[in-house]
Amino acid sequence: MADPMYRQIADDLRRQIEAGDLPAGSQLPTELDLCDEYGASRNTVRDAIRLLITRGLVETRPGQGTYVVENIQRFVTTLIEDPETGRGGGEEGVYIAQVEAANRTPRNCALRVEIQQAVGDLAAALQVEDGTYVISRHQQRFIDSAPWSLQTSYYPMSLVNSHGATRLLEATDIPEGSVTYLGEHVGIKQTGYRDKIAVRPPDETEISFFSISADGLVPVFEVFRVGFDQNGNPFRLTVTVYPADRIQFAVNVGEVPT
Amino acid sequence: MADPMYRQIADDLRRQIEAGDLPAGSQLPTELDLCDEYGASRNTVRDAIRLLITRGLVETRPGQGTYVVENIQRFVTTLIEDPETGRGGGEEGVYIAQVEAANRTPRNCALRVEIQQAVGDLAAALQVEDGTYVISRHQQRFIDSAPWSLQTSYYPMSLVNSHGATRLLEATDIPEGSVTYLGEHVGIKQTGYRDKIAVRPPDETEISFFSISADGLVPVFEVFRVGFDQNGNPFRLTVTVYPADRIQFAVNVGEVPT
DNA sequence: GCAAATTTGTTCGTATGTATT
DNA sequence: CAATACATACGAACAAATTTG
Repeated sequence: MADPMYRQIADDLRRQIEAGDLPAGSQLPTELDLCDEYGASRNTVRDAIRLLITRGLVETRPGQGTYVVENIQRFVTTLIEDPETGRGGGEEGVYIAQVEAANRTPRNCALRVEIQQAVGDLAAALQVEDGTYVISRHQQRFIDSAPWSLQTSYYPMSLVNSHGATRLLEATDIPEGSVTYLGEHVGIKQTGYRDKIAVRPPDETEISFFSISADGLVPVFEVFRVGFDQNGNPFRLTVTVYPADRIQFAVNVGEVPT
Repeated sequence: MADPMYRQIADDLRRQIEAGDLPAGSQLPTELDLCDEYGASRNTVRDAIRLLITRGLVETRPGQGTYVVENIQRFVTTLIEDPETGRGGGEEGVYIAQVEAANRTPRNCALRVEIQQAVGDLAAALQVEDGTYVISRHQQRFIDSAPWSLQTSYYPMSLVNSHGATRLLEATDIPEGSVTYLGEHVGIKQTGYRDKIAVRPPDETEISFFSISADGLVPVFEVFRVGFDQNGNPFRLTVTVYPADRIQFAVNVGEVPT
């Protein structure tokens, strides 16, 4: 007995999918049919199917059946749009330009602005004391009315108190982008930034917003962007979360043809 | 009856974990204890635990019990080491420097060099006809004897036939890095590259090499790097796969303090 | 629109195998 | 070897979602 039976069944089905005997979009035999075919109980067949689900090969639709997943065309987000200016992708202006270029219509939901106390990683990223007040600006983004990303930017309150960046407190879009606003009106110029990209299982909010599997099988990308000003101090942390099954990141360095 | 029972049990346990009642590394009650506690059958309790596993909160050890996972310290790989030179992280020389800087010891396994025909995405990335022969150089990488990444680089055969880059065919390391070798001895200089980063479930080879859950619950990062020469033509495609639970990518743009 | 049939989802009980202590 | 704990597998029943007649 090398492999358990549910794994043998899963392997056999996987082979059929990869060989094209079960093409993308086609329906698998029903669970009861598979029971007959492999001489296994329904629970064992379901274990096999669950394995295929976690590997992203099939999906089940209650009342309908089990289907081979279609290949999702992953949308590409460029983290560095222009190596010359170093302007980052994912920010407001560039974000909209990218999306429209692909004949898609972006939409931003209402901003939610809050003031909270920075603790832990957030305080560390902004290099402020634990408990320092920060402004959080949270936004839901859609493409073609499909949920796309959850983004929250954090700014130290000192930008308002000491530098007069009062527009950060208003719950309205900053059309030119907050980085441009801070640079032109407040004298805080972003001279560099650092992105960190990780993957983790989704939480309840993300499962609900992105309409991904409630079993947490689809991970999410989490992009931390810390912006640094002309003095080398961090002045902004932006955390953006994307569903990992429908996105791809690109980084262009040097001369890259389009 | 809003939620099914196994989900209620999972939610309750998740709450205990997040509240710190079940700290990282601690053991959960055994399945039979949980059956008593919640008045559910063992199968239902196991369904609840499976949900926590897929969300990365707990892990089971046969014969021992179920434990709250320790937070993994994710190792950071920088995709752009130096914005001035634009030299990319993840390549041979830079890779070793990064690893040693963190007091870890890198190790490369024996190279495997093959000649194969490019089809589909591979041919498209290198901009060659389907069926063109390419050189593939495959390597397994370790850190502190722990599996770290699987990397395969593809080069068009024309680099050997027309440009005399014969060392690409030898199954030995190119210590200065193949990009440097091609630049200095063959006259193909890399003037830019494009990385694309995606996440997907692991295949059998990756599950075995990285020793990740056989259920495919831990996704893998897949980084495609296409290098372009001074004429804007692609001359190399490198595909690197990392386990997503122990890595994080960084991209530095502009002036970024260390 | 409704009822029946089909298909997957949830839950129980039970038994046996395998890994660890 | 024995005890403990998780892994696999079977059978059964009912619920919920969807399609079909």
